[in-house]
Amino acid sequence: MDIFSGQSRIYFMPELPEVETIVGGLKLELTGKKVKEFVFLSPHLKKKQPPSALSPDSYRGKRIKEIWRRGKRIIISFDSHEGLLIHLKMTGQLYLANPDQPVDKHTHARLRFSGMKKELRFRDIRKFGYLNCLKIAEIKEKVSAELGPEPLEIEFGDFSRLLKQYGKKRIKSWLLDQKIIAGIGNIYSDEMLFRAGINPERPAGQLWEEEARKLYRAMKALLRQAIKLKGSSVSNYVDLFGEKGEFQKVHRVYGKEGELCPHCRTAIRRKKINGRSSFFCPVCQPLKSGQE
DNA sequence: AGCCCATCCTGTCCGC
DNA sequence: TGCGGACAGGATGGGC
Repeated sequence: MDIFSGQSRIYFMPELPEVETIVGGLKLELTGKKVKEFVFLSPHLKKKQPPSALSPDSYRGKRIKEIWRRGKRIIISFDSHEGLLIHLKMTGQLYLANPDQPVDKHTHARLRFSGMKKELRFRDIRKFGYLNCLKIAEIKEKVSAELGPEPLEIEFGDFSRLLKQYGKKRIKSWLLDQKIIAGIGNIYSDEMLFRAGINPERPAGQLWEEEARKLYRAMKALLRQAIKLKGSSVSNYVDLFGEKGEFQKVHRVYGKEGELCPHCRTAIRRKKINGRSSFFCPVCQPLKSGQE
């Protein structure tokens, strides 16, 4: 498939459901595989390694033990102390390719495995992403220090407590803050606020109990639905980036400035909130909650 | 505490 | 047709 055909101005911007789908594919394909060769193809990834990083050479002969996701990050552990910590940011991609398929200037790493025809590649047009070679213990530490709870695991009591704790933040930036809750990006935050009928500029701590519950439910339902749609729409994980297939089914406001709200037919508005564009319906998501 | 702005980077789009 | 500038955004870090 051609994921770069430019039908949409929005590239990939993987958030929790996309990363979950990618990880699902990686698990199926790569668990137990032994590294034959691991090389950086451009200086970019090397520059992004922290001082404690391991050399890519030290992965040779090591077997992949586990692959999982935490927030938007992908973690790969090996049968020794090595690990890989990957963040795709906006335009990063992981995909399998035949080694004879040419690499372009945006492909920054390749990973070959014994007895496996295809190789894993890391590609990233805007170079915001990273693939760090670190001890798995260090990755686990880093990730738990930097990320809040998983939105699909958090219970309402904790969700509610966090709303109060960071209550002065506007709810949109509250949702985007990975230290508060991990894995939600600009698209899904707008979509869940729309579903919950909450204006993105409302202070987090000022949501009424009923609104907090609505948001909590919308968050879980939307993320689960997105994961399910992605999981069912792809047979091969190479397909899983971008805006193809079922993804649009969960897209109601994001990127739809000027289009009509599916509930009330008012024009969807776009506004910068904390430097991020936010899309919302001014009628279904009023700035005043209607209870004051 | 939380907002604002700049930074990183490249491709795309708009106006002249 | 071509060029320059604005824009997009996840995360971080400095200033207020």
